[in-house]
Amino acid sequence: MKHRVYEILKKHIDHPVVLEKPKDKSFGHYATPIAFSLAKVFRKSPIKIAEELVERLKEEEMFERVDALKGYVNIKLSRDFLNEYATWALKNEDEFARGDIAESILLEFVSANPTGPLHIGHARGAVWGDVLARIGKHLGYKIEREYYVNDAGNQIYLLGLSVYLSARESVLKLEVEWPQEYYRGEYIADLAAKAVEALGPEKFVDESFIPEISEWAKERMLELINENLHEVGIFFDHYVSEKSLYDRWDEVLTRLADAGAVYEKDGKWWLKSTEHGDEKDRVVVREDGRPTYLAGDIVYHYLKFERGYDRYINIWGADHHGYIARVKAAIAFFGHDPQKLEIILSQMVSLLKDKEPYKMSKRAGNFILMSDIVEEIGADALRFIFLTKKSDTHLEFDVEDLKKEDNSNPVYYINYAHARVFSLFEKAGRGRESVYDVSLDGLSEEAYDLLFTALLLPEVLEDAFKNRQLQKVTEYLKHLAGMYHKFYYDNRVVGTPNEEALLKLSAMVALSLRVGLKMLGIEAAQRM
RNA sequence: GACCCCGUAGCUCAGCUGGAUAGAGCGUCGGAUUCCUAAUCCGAAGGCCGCGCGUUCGAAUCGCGCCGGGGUCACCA
Repeated sequence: MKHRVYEILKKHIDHPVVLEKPKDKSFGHYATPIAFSLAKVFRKSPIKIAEELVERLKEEEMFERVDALKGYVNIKLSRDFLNEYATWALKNEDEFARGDIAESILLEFVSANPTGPLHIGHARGAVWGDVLARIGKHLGYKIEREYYVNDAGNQIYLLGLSVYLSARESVLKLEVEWPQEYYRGEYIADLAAKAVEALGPEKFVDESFIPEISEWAKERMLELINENLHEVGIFFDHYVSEKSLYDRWDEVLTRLADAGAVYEKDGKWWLKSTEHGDEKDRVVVREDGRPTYLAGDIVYHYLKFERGYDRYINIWGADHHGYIARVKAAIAFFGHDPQKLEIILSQMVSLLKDKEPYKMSKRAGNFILMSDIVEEIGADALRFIFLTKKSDTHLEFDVEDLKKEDNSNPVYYINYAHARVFSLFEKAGRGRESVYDVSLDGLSEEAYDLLFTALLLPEVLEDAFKNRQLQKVTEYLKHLAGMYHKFYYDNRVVGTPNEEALLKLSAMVALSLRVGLKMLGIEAAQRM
């Protein structure tokens, strides 16, 4: 709708137009303060300009009313337009709120180290990426989801060592000397027991078998992580192994050298990342010749860009923010546009339970498992809560609040509105299709407000996706559900002269709620 | 010290491409059920939008400077 209005305004105004929703709905559906900026250009009063614009816009069929008020131009869409749009949407549910943007995007997210199960912080990035991909796909983007598996390096050895020691201690009942650094937590003991079973006790006689144990444990962890993800409905198109990338390192290093991007100093190779805004140059090859973690990331992004997407989005934990400059620097050295890589940071999550704070630490093993929270509040509530706030701000929530079955639990609230519509159709003894072509003439102003709000879903999704602000979708759904609850309370539907029209309106509200929830990966309830 | 995020109602947070009277949920107090799901709805109380300066016709929103809170600053991954 907004696009249509915008196009019309552009026809009449040769100037960038800002279109917004008026504060007070009685002013109309859309408003523009354009006259204020035109006032300067034409050296006329904004009030006069607004009035002149109104005269021209009045002629447009799509508008029922165009008013000038204190310099604002307020626009109200015609009832015919809203009605026809609703009819079309109801008949084409799968097409509703779709877009036709043909851009391709490679979206990398989660990418948690395969050294333990996912915790609540990972869950946030996971949900965010998943929903971004769902909405993007709906809008027409070609989005592929990728998991970068950090399956190389010391941490994997540590995982193996931890399993090895745990097995010796708890299964083989040997005295064990724990080093300072190792992975703790119940999952290590579980893993150790299974490892002895799978690999045989003979692999635990001395440390020479640790690499083999590491490999085995890593695979198990990856399976576990995937189970965690599947539980909440998250799947990936690609997994890229960090280890496999180092085969290409020599080739990539040569390219960097050719581009003058690296130099040798103190027996190490450094990336001149300062040339592209980093605060200092970074080591990419150590003195002993082993490439650093950054080297892996450089190869990874080099290959990513070779794959030829229009845009690359990475969702990283906020603790990686210092990393952005180096990776972008490398991309620039390859002659690619670093702007094509966008990093979305996912900030910390603090969890409360009955107002008691939790602290999480993966090493210590007292972190909060994503799967525990899913078990406690369900995947839907978990998804929803992560989507109510921008990804790059801290989030705090109390799991007890999300277990409640009332207003304080937005998933319930929205589902309840959706279910009410279905129960109306049931009471009326009608199928949804029977009201699609019904005219909405004679409905109240409130009814049209509700209809208009229901039809806003497409622009909400677009706005949320383009600005990477998914909380706009949850806000919208709460708002729409609230409007419907009020409407339901105020208006009797079944058995009234307006039954058909009110059912059609309800069906449209349900459609937006359903499609909106689907974008969040939540299936709307038809009965509660 | 540098960089990132945050500071809006008692609490958790929306609102930030500048725009018309600053919003929601929870909590508090009061009300609505002979009627389609009261898992709902209505009302009230509650705000120097952290502070200051600047830009502007107009600032919660933009800029600069403070203050306060959180996070990150590996040749670990």
